[in-house]
Amino acid sequence: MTRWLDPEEQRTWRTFLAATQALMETLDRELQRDADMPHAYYVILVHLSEAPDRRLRMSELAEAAGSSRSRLSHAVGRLEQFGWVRREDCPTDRRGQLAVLTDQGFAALAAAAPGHVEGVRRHLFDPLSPAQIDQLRRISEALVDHLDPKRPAS
Amino acid sequence: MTRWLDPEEQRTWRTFLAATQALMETLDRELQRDADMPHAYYVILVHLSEAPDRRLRMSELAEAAGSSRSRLSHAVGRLEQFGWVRREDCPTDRRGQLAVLTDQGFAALAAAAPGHVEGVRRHLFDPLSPAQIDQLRRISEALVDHLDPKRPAS
DNA sequence: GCGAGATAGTTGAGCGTTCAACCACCGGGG
DNA sequence: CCCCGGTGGTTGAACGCTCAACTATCTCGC
Repeated sequence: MTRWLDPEEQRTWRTFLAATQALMETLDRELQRDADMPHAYYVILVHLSEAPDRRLRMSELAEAAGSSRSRLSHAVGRLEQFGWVRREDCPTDRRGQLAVLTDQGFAALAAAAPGHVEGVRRHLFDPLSPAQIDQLRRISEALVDHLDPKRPAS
Repeated sequence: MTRWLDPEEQRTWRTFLAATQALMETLDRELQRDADMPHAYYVILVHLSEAPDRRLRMSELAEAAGSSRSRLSHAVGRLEQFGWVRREDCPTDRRGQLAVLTDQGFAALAAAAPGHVEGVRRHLFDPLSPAQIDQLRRISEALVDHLDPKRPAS
C-alpha cells in the first residue's frame, strides 16, 4: 500500500535534504555572525522595508514572511527590544497592530544586506548553471503551488 | 561592490525559500502529529537502522544525519528517555560512545516510516515531472558539493 | 440591536538547537 | 616517559519555534 521510494528517489530526497539543510544553516550562521540576527528576523525586516511607509499589519507581515502568527508575535517582541521595530495600533481595526520598521531597524538591515546577499550568491547561485537556476525556479514554483492552497494537509 | 540580485534572481531565491520552508514545515508537522517525533529524530533513527548491528559512533551518526555533535548529543539523550536508543561504550576508544537502536526504537521507526514516505511523495515528488526530479537531484548535488567539499563527488 | 461565530493578535509552557566552555582520552615528538 | 595539541563527546544557558489556550474585536444574520 505504501508507495516506497526506489533507490534513485531516495538518493534524490536525501541529497535535496542535505543541500537545503546545509545551505540554510550556512546562511543563518553567517547572518548571525556578521549581523547578529537570525535569518527569520532578516526576512521580517526585508518585508517591512519594502512595505509602504515601512509598516504592515501583523497578519500581512506573517503571510509575507511565511511565518505563523505566533512566531511573528514573538519575533516582533524581540525586534522591539532591539529598537528595530515598533508597534502601532491600527486605525481602522481596533484588534489590529502595525509593525513599523524604525530607522535603527532600517540601518541594521542595510548593514546586514550586502553580506547576506553575497552569501546567497556564493552558496546558491554561483554553483549552479543558468539553466539550473531556471529549473530551480520552476521546481520551487511547482512545490509552492502544491503546498500553499491547503495548509493543514492529510 | 556588492553583487546584488536582479529581480529574476530575487524571485527565484524567494520562491525557493518559500518552497523549502513550507515543505519541511509540512513534513515536520505531519511526522509530529502521526508519530510524535520531529523530523531530525526520524533521520537519526533511519541512519541507525541502516548501520551494521544498528549501532554507530556518535560522530559518524552526526555526520550521517547532518547534525552537529552537540545537537546529536542532546537528541540521543532524548531518544534514550523514550527507550528508542541506548548508549554503549566504544570498545576501541575509551572516549567514544556508540548509539544503539533498540527494538522499541526500530518499531517506532517502522510505524512512522510509511506515513512519512507518503508525505515526501505527495509533497515533493508528485508535483514534479520526472525531468524536474532529475534536475533537482543534480542541483542538490551541485549545492552539496559546493557546501561540503569533503563529500565524494558522484 | 443582539448574539454566534469568525478573525487579530498575544501569551506561556515545552521543546529542540546553538554556542561556548569543558572533561577525558588519544597519539606523536621531545 | 611525559607533555601537548587534537579529537570525541557532553553540558548548561540563551534563544527561537510550536502548540494550545486565551482576550478582544469585528461581522453578519436575525
